[in-house]
Amino acid sequence: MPENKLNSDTRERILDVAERQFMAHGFEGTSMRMITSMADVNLAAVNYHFGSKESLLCEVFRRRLTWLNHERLRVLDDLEQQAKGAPLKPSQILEAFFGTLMRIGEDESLGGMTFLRLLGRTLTDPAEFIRAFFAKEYAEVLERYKLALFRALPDVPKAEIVWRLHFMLGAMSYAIAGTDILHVITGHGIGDMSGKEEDEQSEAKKLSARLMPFLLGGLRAPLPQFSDSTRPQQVPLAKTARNQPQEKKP
Amino acid sequence: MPENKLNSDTRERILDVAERQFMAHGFEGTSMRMITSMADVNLAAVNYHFGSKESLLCEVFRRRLTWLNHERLRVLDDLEQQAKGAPLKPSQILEAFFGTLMRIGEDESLGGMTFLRLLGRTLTDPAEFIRAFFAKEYAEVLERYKLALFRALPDVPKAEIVWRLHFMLGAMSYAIAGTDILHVITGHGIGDMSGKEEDEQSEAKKLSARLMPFLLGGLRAPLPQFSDSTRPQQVPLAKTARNQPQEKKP
DNA sequence: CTATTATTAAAACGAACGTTTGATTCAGCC
DNA sequence: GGCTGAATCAAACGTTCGTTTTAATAATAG
Repeated sequence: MPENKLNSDTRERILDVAERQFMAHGFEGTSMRMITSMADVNLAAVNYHFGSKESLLCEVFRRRLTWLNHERLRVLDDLEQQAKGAPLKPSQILEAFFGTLMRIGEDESLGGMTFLRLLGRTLTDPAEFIRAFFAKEYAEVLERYKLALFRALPDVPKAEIVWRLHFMLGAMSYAIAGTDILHVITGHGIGDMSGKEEDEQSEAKKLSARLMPFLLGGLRAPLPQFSDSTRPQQVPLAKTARNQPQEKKP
Repeated sequence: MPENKLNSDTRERILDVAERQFMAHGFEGTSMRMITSMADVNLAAVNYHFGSKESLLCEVFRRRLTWLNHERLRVLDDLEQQAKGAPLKPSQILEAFFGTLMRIGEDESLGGMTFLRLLGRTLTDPAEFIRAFFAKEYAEVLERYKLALFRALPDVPKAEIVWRLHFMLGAMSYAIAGTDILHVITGHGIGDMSGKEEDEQSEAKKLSARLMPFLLGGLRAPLPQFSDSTRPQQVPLAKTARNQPQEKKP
C-alpha cells in the first residue's frame, strides 16, 4: 500500500474513536473491540500504542486538557497583569475559566462538543484512577482560580466560595453532558453520535451565553443567613442588572 | 438456623448493599458477586428476586423515588392550593423541589446521603436503560414544576427557564455526588464506604443551606442580552441515526 | 542485498462477567 | 404423611473482557 502511516494516523484515529465512544457509552461501557473495530485498527494496537485501556482514556483527556488548562492559566495571567495587583471582577474570572472551556466546544480541532460531553460525564465517574487523574490534571488551575475568587470576593467566606465553585462546576458538567432528564421536558434527544456537527459550534455558543449569567448569578447570590462566623451578608448583587426577572418578594 | 423470614430480609439486604456499592463504584463497576457476597446471599438471589442486574438498579431507585416524587407533588399541590391561583414565588418552588430532595439526605430511612450520592452520579450515566428509567420516573414531577416556574416567572422566556432548570439540576447532582475535583481544593476525600454517618445528616443540612441560595441566585440572574434571536429548543431532530460507524476522513 | 526496526495481523490467554440450571430445604396446607 | 411452592444453594453456563503472544509485513539503514 502506498499509504505511509508509520508514525501516526493510527494513533490519532484510535484517540478520535475512543473519545467518541467513551462519550457515548462511558468508560466501562466501551470495549476495546468496539474502539479498534470502529477505528479500523487491530485489537492489539491500543495496547501497543497506549499500554492499557485506562491509559488510553487518560491520553484522550490529556491531549485536550493540556491546551485547556494552559490556556486558562494564560488568560488568568493576562487578566491579573492588566489589573496591576487589583482584584479581578468575578465575571472576568468566570469568563476566563468557563469561557475558555466553551471555546473547545466551538472548535472541532480542540475536541468540540464531543469532548465537552465526555468531560462532563467523566468528571463524576467514581473510578479511582479517573479521579486521581483529574486531581493531578486540575490541581494547579483550580488552585489559581480559587485564589483569584478569594481576592475578588474578600467579604465572602472562603468556604462559601469553594462551595459555589463546586456548584458552578456541577452546573457546567451537567449542562454539557447533555444526556439527562432535561430532555424529558424539551422532548428531543441528543443522538449518540454523528450529531450533525453543522451547528454544534453554535450550540456551544448558545450554551455558553446562557450558562454564564446563571453561574454569575449563583456565585453572587446572597449568603445563607446563618453563616457560622456570622459575617454580615454583604450582597454584591445588581451591579450589571440589565433586565432582571422579577420576583414578587424582597 | 436462627431467624427464618421467608418473605423478606434478603431482598432488603440486597437492595441496601447494592445501593451502597452502586454509589461507590458505579453500575458497571459493581459486579453481582460483589453485591451478593457482601449481602451474604447466594449469587443467584439477585436474579431470583429482581430478574437482572439492571432491574436491581431500577428497584434500588424505585423504592426511594416513589416517596420523593410523591412528596414533591404533594408539597407543590399544597403550595398551589394555599396560593389560591396566584403564581408561586420561585423560592417556594425551589424549596419544594430541592428541599424535599435534601430531606432524604437527612433521613437514613429514606436513603440518606448514600442514596443522594448514588442519585447524583446516576443522573449523568450514559446507559440507555437508565435514562429511560429516569425519564419515566421524573416525567410528571418535572412537568409540574416546569409549569409552576413558567407561572412564577412570566417575563422570562420559557426556553430560558428550562435551561436554568437544567443548570440547577446539574449543580445539585454534582454537589451531591461528592467525589470530584472539589476535593482537590478542600483536600479531604469522601471515603468509599461506612463513611461515618455521625454527621451525615447535618452534612445534608449544610449542603442544602448553601445550595439553595446559589440556585435561587442563578435562576433569577439577569438574562443574556439576545433574548430570542436564536432558539436552541424546538429543534425536532427526529432522525436519530444510532450507532453509525465512524466516518472516513475525506 | 541483508539486517533492523517499527507496526500490524491473527489467535489465544486466563479471568471475570451476568445468568441459568437443577437439586435441596422448609414452612404451611389438604 | 405427602404434596406444593417459595426460597436458597452450589455449580456451571456461554460470553465477553483486557491483555499477551507469535508471526507476518513494510520501511529504513548499512
